[in-house]
Amino acid sequence: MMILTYAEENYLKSIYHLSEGGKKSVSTNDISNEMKTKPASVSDMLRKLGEKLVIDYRKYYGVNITEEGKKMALQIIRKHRLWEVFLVEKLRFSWDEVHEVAEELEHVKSPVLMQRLDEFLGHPKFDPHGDPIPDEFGDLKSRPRLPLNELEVHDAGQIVAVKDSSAAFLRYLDKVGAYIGARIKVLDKVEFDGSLEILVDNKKNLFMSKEVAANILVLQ
Amino acid sequence: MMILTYAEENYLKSIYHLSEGGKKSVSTNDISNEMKTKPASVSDMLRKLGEKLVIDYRKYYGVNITEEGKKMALQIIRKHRLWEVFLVEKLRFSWDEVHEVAEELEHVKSPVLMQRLDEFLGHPKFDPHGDPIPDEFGDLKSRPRLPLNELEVHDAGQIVAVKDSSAAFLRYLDKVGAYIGARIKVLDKVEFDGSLEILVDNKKNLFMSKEVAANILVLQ
DNA sequence: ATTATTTTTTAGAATCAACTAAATTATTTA
DNA sequence: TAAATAATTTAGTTGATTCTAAAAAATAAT
Repeated sequence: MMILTYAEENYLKSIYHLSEGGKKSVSTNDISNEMKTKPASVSDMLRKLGEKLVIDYRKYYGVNITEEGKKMALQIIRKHRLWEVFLVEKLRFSWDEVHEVAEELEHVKSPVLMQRLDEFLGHPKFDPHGDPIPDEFGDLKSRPRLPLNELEVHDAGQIVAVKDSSAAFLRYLDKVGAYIGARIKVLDKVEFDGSLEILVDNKKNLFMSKEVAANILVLQ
Repeated sequence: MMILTYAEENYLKSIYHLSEGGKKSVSTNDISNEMKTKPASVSDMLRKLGEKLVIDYRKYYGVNITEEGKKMALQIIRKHRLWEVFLVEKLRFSWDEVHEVAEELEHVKSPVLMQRLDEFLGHPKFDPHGDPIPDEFGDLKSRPRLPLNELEVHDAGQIVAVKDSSAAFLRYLDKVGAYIGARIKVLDKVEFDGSLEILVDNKKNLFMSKEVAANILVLQ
């Protein structure tokens, strides 16, 4: 299996994330935005990743990730998410602090390390943000989940993930007492702006805008 | 505080280790041997480290590490050794597997990470090889050296000196594969005569009398 | 005290990953 | 459909880290 450099791994991961859902090619500009590098730098990297056969690259028409590339991306994501679990569960990081550190740890290359860490953590299936952790073969458990704003009044569920996992948003959730695993119930929905009143863990009332609710994924 | 690159950190660490003990300057060739890079590459790196004020570099006369450099080296060593403790104690690595992985982990830059890891591990003072772990200020506990025969079963240490340095005794040590710097571990102790079974460098089993052991000083 | 040897540095090149500026291709608009 | 705009690529540069080959300085030997 081809070895990727640190930078190549980061690009591949971005391309994988941008590919999720839609089957359309990912554009140079999309990658440039995601990676915060210039389009010219992206073009260069795409050529390299194409040569290493982890993406299918047609000049001017964007890229598609190959099966081999998908496998490798999932292994990097697996490492990232396992480290996040470690940081939150063992080192008492709050879930908005872990991303940057995991971003570095995910590049440490030692298969046995991840095997042992996985074991140490008890083979977790989801990371602290509720995202699934691929197993060693790249397979991942999926939970049917829908945005909180799509729930009706009286509907109940459990927060399992967030769409926008920016530190600012995670801090906001933390502040208001919402977290992955919290049991919630929709008490009221304002027709005018789509804002919600929800009950968290059967004890705390909380108002949130439609925009915030759309970023929270729940398991009903 | 000046930020060092990955490679600069590794060079600084090597220079620190080569400086230990002796007060003499460290030569370009010494560093070249230690780092497995060519002397020409070392010269270039020394210029950079000199500019960053972590070493005192006089062309053709080798280098001395500065106070600032020593501080930084000790923080890298602290990270390396804390990770080694983690790998051995929590992930069940054997002590000969940990070095390479720790070599990568030591470069992850997050002060809070090391603080929390240190706490999680219970503020260990020594790594699995018996080397002291610098605290956050760079201070390290030194262990008094003691005769090998005073160690208990399962105790580990490093041979640092001999009491009797007669040629005959040194020849004997050489023959059995023990030497200054060798890592040893006491596997068994015979009560009757005080003789020992020890493991040398994690690979060679060795029987020795109490008299011989009493002549070997170890650092625990 | 010269000469020979060893050590160290300089000069120039390669690779990786970023950049800017300019050129090229694709897409949109009039 | 031709011109304008947007997206993308190419060419050339920079900085970091390595290398080889050659020059220079320090040290050892005759």
